[in-house]
Amino acid sequence: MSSRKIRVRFAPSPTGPLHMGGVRTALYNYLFAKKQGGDFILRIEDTDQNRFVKGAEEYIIESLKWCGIEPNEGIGFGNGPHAPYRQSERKELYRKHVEELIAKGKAYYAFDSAEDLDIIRKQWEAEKKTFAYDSSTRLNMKNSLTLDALKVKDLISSGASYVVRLLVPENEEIHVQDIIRGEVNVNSSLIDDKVLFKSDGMPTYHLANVVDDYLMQITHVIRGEEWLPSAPLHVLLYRSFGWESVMPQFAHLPLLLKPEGNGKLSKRDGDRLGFPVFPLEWKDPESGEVSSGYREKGYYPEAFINMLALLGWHASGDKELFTMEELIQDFTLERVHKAGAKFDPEKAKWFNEHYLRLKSDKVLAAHLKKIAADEFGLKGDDHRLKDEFLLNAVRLLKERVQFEHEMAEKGVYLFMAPADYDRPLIEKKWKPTHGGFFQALLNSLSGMSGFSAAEVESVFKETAAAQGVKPGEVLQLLRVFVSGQGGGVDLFGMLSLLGKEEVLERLEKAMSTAVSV
RNA sequence: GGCCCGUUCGUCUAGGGGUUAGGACACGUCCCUUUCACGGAUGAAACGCGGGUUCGAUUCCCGCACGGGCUACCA
Repeated sequence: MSSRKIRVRFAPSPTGPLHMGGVRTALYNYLFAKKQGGDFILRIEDTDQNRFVKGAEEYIIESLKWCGIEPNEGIGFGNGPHAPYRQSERKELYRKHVEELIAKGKAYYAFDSAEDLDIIRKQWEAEKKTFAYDSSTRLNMKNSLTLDALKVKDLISSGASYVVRLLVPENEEIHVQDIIRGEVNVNSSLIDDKVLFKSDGMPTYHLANVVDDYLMQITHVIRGEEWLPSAPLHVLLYRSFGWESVMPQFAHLPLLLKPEGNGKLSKRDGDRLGFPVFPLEWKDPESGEVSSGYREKGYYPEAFINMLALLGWHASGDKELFTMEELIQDFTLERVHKAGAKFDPEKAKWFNEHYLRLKSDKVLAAHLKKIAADEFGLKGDDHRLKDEFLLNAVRLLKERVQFEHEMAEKGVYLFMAPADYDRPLIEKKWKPTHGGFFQALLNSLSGMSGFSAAEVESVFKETAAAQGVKPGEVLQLLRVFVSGQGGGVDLFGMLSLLGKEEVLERLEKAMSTAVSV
């Protein structure tokens, strides 16, 4: 075997927005391929026309782009040698292959209608048995095994609706070698005669998946654990086609679980859990319902990716912060954990905080400028939209936010005078004797020529000393008078940024409205 | 129900026959800071249960329990 070039695929079906579990599967495929210098392809598995959702395909492509997980072949990323990459456009291929299987006696036509099967299932259920279309029942059904050849030909040419089923051999041990889980053994008698080809002329996932992986020379199938139960069936299919020697290796990833409660994370979880499950915001074309996305919530793609990478995988050391390049370097399937992972929204925030700190003040200032314009309505040549002001504001705020938009929430008072004050705090701290101090402070501040943080601080202290007031007594009052709040950015840095005029104005206003001297 | 997979602090995980069972997030305390945050230090916090195997099991094996997945002409 194998001097074959590594080729992996991410094969979502466009039934809605891709959720974070899907993104992680794409990521692991991508990391694995890049590490080995292989190819990563995007294939759209749209064989179920009933579940097609408009915009889903575009959503998948945009999500991968935002995350920096770029396929080198496939829909949306330039076609490669195996186009088309949309299964609905490969119909004839599957028909051809399924006919080959029938000719080899590995598959057969079945004419039982969905309604017939439904009735049988219900009957069995009533007897507390589970019906399976398999070696024990197939000879009682309406198919090319029980009908004579002429009749079959007749039915087909008369346009009767039919499906094609795999003729699963009886009592054969099937071994699936999984990179993450080791060997999984299943007896073929437990597998039913799965439908390979539907009556609407489309293949099922099982057929399309195997045919395409073979045709596209996929070497490794890396997918979610929900596929593990059907992996033996896929092995059987490779065997039936005679492709076992080039069968891809399997790696079934642990599932992403809901943070609280049980079950795998699903698209339906939407925002119910208080955090996004989708990379990008999604508006359902039918209901108009909007689900939030990591991007719109202010997460950086690098934080999102880093967080996702560590959900089910861990490097050999204690390192937790990885760039995409570093992930590619360190990633191995062998180090993927076996158990499902609940993810912690708090840790996701921490990752974002980390990446925010890494941004330059300049980049952050540009975003803050936009926020100031959009949210505070500043415009034109307002000095607060100037680089110098913005850069200083960023320096004051950077260490205390996890998201860029928090700079607006935590820094309002840098841009706007307080509309009101933390009254309870003032009542607690204020003593009538402080009136003299603040009058004196007003005086000495207005006499200043420079207004640096250090200068303001020493003037503040000198004034306090001269008035016989302990700085600590009036410090927080000063803060509330200027910002309205009892906590926040570095006080003297804030005063310096605001500038003399603004500070005096705010102080005077506070003295006349917030306290009775 | 049947089949398959899994189980280390609250969460993500490292580890693996003999360890003080390690790290990160979150949480507590302290230091720094005349605020808050950052930073630093520190603390509490885990091998599901029962049998084996073994001088010794959290680690290997078997049961059980629990959790999850699959069980469609869905992927």
